[in-house]
Formats: sequence, structure tokens, C-alpha cells
Amino acid sequence: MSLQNALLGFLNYRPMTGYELKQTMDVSTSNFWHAKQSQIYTTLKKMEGNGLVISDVQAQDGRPDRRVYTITQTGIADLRSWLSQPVMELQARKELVLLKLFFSADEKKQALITQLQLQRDLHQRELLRYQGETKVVIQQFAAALPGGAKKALLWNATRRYGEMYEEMAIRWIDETVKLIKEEL
Amino acid sequence: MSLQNALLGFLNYRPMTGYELKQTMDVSTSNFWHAKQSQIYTTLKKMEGNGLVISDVQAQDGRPDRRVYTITQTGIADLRSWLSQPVMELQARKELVLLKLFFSADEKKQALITQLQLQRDLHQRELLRYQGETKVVIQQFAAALPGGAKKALLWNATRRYGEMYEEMAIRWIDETVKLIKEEL
DNA sequence: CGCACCATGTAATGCGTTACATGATTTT
DNA sequence: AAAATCATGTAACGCATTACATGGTGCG
Repeated sequence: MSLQNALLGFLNYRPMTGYELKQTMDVSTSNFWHAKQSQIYTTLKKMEGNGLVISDVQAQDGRPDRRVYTITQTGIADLRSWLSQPVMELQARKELVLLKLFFSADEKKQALITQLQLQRDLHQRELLRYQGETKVVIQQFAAALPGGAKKALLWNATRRYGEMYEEMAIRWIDETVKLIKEEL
Repeated sequence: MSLQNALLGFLNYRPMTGYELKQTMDVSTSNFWHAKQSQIYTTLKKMEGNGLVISDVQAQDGRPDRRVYTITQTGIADLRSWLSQPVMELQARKELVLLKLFFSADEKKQALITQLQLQRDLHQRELLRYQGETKVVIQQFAAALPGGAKKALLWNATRRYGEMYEEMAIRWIDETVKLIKEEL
């Protein structure tokens, strides 16, 4: 359901192809919302069937045709309605690493530590991305759109969430590794 | 795929019915892994077909029959293999609240603040649960199983993740609300 | 009297991933 | 010469949710 809303959100900025939508998501919302190319194509098709978007095929020379999607009035109304409805529950999470750890009482101490350190490296890399590249991308996107300052503030809030999340994850790993070393 | 492993993990402690597995998950892993009752039943059935578990129907008087599942040698081997394989990637997340916030530049300032405060209350409640009830449940479960101390340490690490996550979420909301009030 | 708990499951539908299929252009 | 990028999509499958279906026991 919410991939549709994400796509409407982007198409509300400007008309785009499925390919462009995928790329845009990858550099902006991938932190908290992602989708595969194939799912984006099938979802756009379904949305056109429901009148939320319309598509227009543009021929290109030496390149494949582009199918450009534009949001309709119905789509705009749908997006507004979705944005105005508050989220009343917490999001349920799935964390494979925690699930394994939960059942790992018989695993070797060293294997657990290695696993956690591996994850720590990954979190560290993400943290640096949020602090560097992501900040730059936000400024670029905001400069290219009307109302950029407002948008940049909110986009940066979502970036900041990613940053704080990764910092937390690293703190948790360090604390947990210490505990395993000392008390397991 | 990993619901199967979660179920194997629990059945490795003792034989259980689908109903008991659901209840056990709800008070232990629901923080980082959850499933609906119907999915648990269908998954157990599939697992029996694959030889990971066997079931035995026990008649009861005045109560519905119980189908008790027991882990097989194949199931134990499968669980061990899964536990020994490290997770090499970060988990992708989906956060509906962030997605909405990302597209909310045209929403009323007050609506955004109300939404965030609503979520703050939910996170606060979860935080208290991790600091209270969850701690107690872990002690109870650990006392009833062999190797309880080791298990309690790891279970508590997953509880601590939940606690730290909620604290982080609250900090992020407070920071974001302040930003919206002052700068939007 | 009504609600929660015990206990099982199936069917339909929707969301998401992987694999399949094609082919030119641009960069390394 | 190989890989990445541009650009489209379909088909098969698996994971997950919602709705449907049943019925007795125990508690307030």
C-alpha cells in the first residue's frame, strides 16, 4: 500500500519514469523505504489502472522508449488524504541478527563476537554515509525544487534519524560485545 | 524463511503447539520477530512436510485437541547450520512515519507536531515495558530452562536493544519537534 | 450475559523478491 | 573486451495479512 504513496509523493514533484523513480528512491528514502525495480513497474501499472497516474510513452533514438508517469487529480487527492492521516501504531520490526543472537546460547563466544563486529563495520559505514553523501544529496535536491528550505528541513530530519539509529546500533554492539567477553 | 528458524529455536527448548509458539513469541521475540497465528500454523505444516518437525495430536477432554510439534534431528541440524552462518548485510527497514514526514512539507506545522507527539507516547510506553515487564519475563523463562544464565544474558541483550532503540526514537522526536517549532 | 481464553485450521488476497528476457550505449 | 548504464517489462514463487469458520470452558 505505501509504495503507492511513496511513488505518488515523488510524482507530485515532477513526472518520472519507473527507472527514474527507482533511482530517486535509492538516494533519498532507501533509508526507510525501498522497492525493487520490478515491483515499481508492476505497482505503477496497477496505479494507472486505478486512475492515480497516467503514462505517456516517449520514443528516443538509440535508446529504449521511456514511459513517463504523471500524477492525476485523483492521485493528488489520494496523496493528500494519506498525508493527513496520522500513524496510530508503532512499526513492527524484524531484526535477523537479534533473532539469531536470541537462540545463540550454545554458539562459541568468539563466533558471536565476530558476528557482532561484522555488523558493527556495516553500521559504521552507513553512519559515515549519512554524515557525508546523504547531506550533500539533500542540499542538491532541495535546491532544484520549489519550497526547498522546508523540504530540506524534513529530509534532514529523516537523515538524522538514520544517523542516530546507526550510532545507537554501534553503542549497543559495543556494550553487548563487552558483556559477552566479560560474562558469558 | 526465518520464521521457520525461529520456530525451530523454540521447539529446540521443548515440544510445543502452534498456539503455545505464538504466545511464546509474543512475550519474547515480538520485539524483533513476530508472526500471526495463521502463519505459524501454515509454516509448521510445511515444516513437517520437509521433515524438520513431527506432530502428534493429543486428545483432551472438554478442550480442543492439541497438535504438539517436536523438532527432529534434521530440524536440529538445520537450526545449528542457520545459527552458525553470520549475517553479512544490514537489515533494510521500513518506517511509515518517516516516509510521511519526508513528503509533508505542505502539511500544517501543528499536524506534524501532533503526529510526532503521538508516536512519542507510543515509544514511551514501549520503553517502560522493556524496563519493567520484559525484564521479569526473561528471568522467569531463564529459571525454567537449563543453561538459563547464558540464555538470560543474550535475551537481555535483545531487550536492551529494544530499550536503546526506544530511547533513541524519543530523542529523535524531541529534536525534530524542536526543529519544526523553531525553523519550519 | 458477555468476554476472554483455549485451540484448531483454510482461503483469498496482497506485498515483495528472484529469475527470466532483451538490447543499445557509454565507460573502464 | 568487459562491465555498467539506460530502459523496459513478465512470470513464478514465497512471505505475510485478513477474513472466514467452529465451539467449549471459565471468569466477572
